[in-house]
Amino acid sequence: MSASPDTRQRVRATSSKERLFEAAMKLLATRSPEAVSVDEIASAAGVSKGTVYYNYGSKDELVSQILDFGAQKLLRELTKVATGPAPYLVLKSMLEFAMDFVASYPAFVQLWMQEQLGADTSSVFTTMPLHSQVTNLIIDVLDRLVEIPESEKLPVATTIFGAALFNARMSSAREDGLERDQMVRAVMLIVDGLLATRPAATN
Amino acid sequence: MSASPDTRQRVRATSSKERLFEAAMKLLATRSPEAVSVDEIASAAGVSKGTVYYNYGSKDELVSQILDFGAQKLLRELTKVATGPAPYLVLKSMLEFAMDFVASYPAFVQLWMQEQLGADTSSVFTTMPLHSQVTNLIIDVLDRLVEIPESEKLPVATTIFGAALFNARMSSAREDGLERDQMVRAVMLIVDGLLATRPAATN
Amino acid sequence: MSASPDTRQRVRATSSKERLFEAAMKLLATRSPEAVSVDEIASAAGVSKGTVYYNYGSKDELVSQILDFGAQKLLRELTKVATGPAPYLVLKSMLEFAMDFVASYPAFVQLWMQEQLGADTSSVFTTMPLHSQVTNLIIDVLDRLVEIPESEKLPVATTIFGAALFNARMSSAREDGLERDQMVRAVMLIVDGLLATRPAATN
Amino acid sequence: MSASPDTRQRVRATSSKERLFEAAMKLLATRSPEAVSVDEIASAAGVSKGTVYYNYGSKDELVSQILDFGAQKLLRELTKVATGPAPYLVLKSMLEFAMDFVASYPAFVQLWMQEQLGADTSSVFTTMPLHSQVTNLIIDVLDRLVEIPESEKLPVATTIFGAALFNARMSSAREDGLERDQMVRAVMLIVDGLLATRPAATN
DNA sequence: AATGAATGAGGATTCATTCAT
DNA sequence: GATGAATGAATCCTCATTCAT
Repeated sequence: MSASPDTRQRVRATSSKERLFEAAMKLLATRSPEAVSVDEIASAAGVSKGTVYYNYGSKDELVSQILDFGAQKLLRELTKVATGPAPYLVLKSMLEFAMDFVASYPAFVQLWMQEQLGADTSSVFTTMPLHSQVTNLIIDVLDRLVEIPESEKLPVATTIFGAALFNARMSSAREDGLERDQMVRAVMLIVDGLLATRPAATN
Repeated sequence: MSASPDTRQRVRATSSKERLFEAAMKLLATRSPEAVSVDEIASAAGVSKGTVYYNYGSKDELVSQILDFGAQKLLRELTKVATGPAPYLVLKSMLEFAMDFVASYPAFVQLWMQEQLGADTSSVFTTMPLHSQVTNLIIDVLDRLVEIPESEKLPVATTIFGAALFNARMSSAREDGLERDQMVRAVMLIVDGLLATRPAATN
Repeated sequence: MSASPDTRQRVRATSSKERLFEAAMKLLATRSPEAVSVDEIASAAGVSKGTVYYNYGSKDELVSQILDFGAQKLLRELTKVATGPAPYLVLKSMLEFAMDFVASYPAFVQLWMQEQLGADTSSVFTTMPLHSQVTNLIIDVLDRLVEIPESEKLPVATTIFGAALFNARMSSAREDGLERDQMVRAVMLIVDGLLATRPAATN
Repeated sequence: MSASPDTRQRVRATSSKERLFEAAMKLLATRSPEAVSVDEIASAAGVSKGTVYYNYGSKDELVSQILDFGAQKLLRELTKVATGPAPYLVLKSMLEFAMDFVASYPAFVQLWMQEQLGADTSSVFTTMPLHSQVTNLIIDVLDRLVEIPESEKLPVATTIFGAALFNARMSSAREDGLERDQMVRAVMLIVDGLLATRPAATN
């Protein structure tokens, strides 16, 4: 009995589509989308240029699938972690996850930041932007830990988010990068600062 | 006594070279260099495309002059501020300056991050990279404030630097951005966290 | 039995690549490469400009393929002719071939002379330069005919080569050009001069 | 008594105009006019680009002045030499002069050949073209030496002219070039060939 | 499912030329 | 007599995209 075509399919290392996704991710890790050509992506994936169009329809579509995939994955996992019981440890876990995520999907931070800056905020926002969703998540956990004046919540959450992404991105780009746990501890100092200067949560 | 020709020179609104610099800065604030065309820069500056090449030789040169200018200015001012007497307030001033700087030179963070990622660290490094110079500055000030284990210094300084740049950049890109002082206070929480968990400096 | 697709391929008038080659050859016959634009070549070949780059990568590459093609063809044929038995007639045939060659590939002389002048002799010479290969060929044949002092061989061979190329090129450029056979006879006078003033070969 | 301004003028090494002429000559020796920029010429002459236009009005004008200057000089001198008494030696002298001329004005051959090829022969010819004037000169001298059928005169004269220019040009471009006298002797073989195969002139 | 050939719009750069000083 | 700044047309080249096979 020979292998069914179905099986053989699954055996073929990875599909063209996946290969392209990986290749694009790697290339977009250090360069802006405009600086990466479809040719380059295709040949890095070992397929022909036409295959990019066959699978993704356009360069922009490939790029935004990477962005969307990352955004969804980041949010999904972060939400999962955020439900844990001990808020301080939850925050730490969230940071750890974020660091690892950035290391695995290096293109993500780039693409996301670029998108943030280009922002035509005008668009009828269908979903809440990633940024808000993540800061909301952080705020929820912080609320379980300390009492913060409403006006400070967003800046603090944004700072935690930003420090995490920035550190992770910068260090993963250089072989002499900082250790993940060192970075996590440094960012957690923000929380330590809060704990030291604000009353504990009362709920 | 009439105005000297020297003075009249300076009066001519601004020179083509400066106009180009400003225009490029503005355009590069939200888009990568590859995504901004020379045509666009030239017409934003109100000069012909050829003038870009007359004054800067190439697009790359224009871009790197913006980067260099920013790096030097940032470092020079930060160094000046860092010499103040009260370390806690010094850090606050440094952050304030950094925030304002990013607001004035929005292209800078973009260009700098991009450059960090492209990193051909191989080059015979002539000057210490901006990143190291700034973190060294921060570490010096921190040392005057608290006692930190050697291994933690760099992660903490990097986090402060990163959080500042990231926040400043993100907020200055959106009209709904956070207030400068809110951001400064949020970042200063890192220092508060240190003060709460480490012994004070003993010098 | 119908024509194979292989055959049908070959039937399609001529491929873009070949059309470009021909067009470039024609245009380069009377103008330097710098004076012929890629646009011009493309439209003379009836293809789009992009096709030049798809097929040749750069203008320089197209030009040097023309040069290389010509050099190889010239040398190959000349070598073939040089093996004939009667040296005087061999020389005549070589000249006839050279004349016809120049008429068919008018761009060749231009490109080759230009290249000779630009000479970066520094390069690690991979093959013996065309010039030397041809003069060596001529010298071999002359040796079978007359006895020439070593020091005179190269000048004489060079003169034959040069006179042939120059005449052929000049005449093929003007409709009032000289007849091929007249030119051949004129150049052969060099050989006649040798025969009249040097002892016959003794081998 | 101080130097008069008039004198000082004459002292100034060479005028801008002459410097430009020399610089252009040198640069055009190995490259086509299209491949040499006005910038390059100006800076090789150590003057500003504007000065080219001040002195010559246009690049084309500068180039054709070089060509014209050379053509006139070559013809004038050659004519002078051609009037000598002994025809064989006259031809030799003409060749010697031509060789030296090409060595001194290396751009000339290039420019002239280019012009020959681009030839819109249609133009209402004001003066007889250089080529004809020179070959006529050669023919006159040859006539004093041997009897040549009318139809062979032009090919032979052209060959002498061509061989001379070509050899001179090629050798002056390379430091390993042939010696002038070797080249002259080689070209003179054409005359030897004539002498050996044609009756002497009878006039 | 995939590709190779071809395209044309756009982008960086060069360059002859003009002109005010 | 000479220059530096500026220009815009032309040039080389890149690249996302299309399409027949």
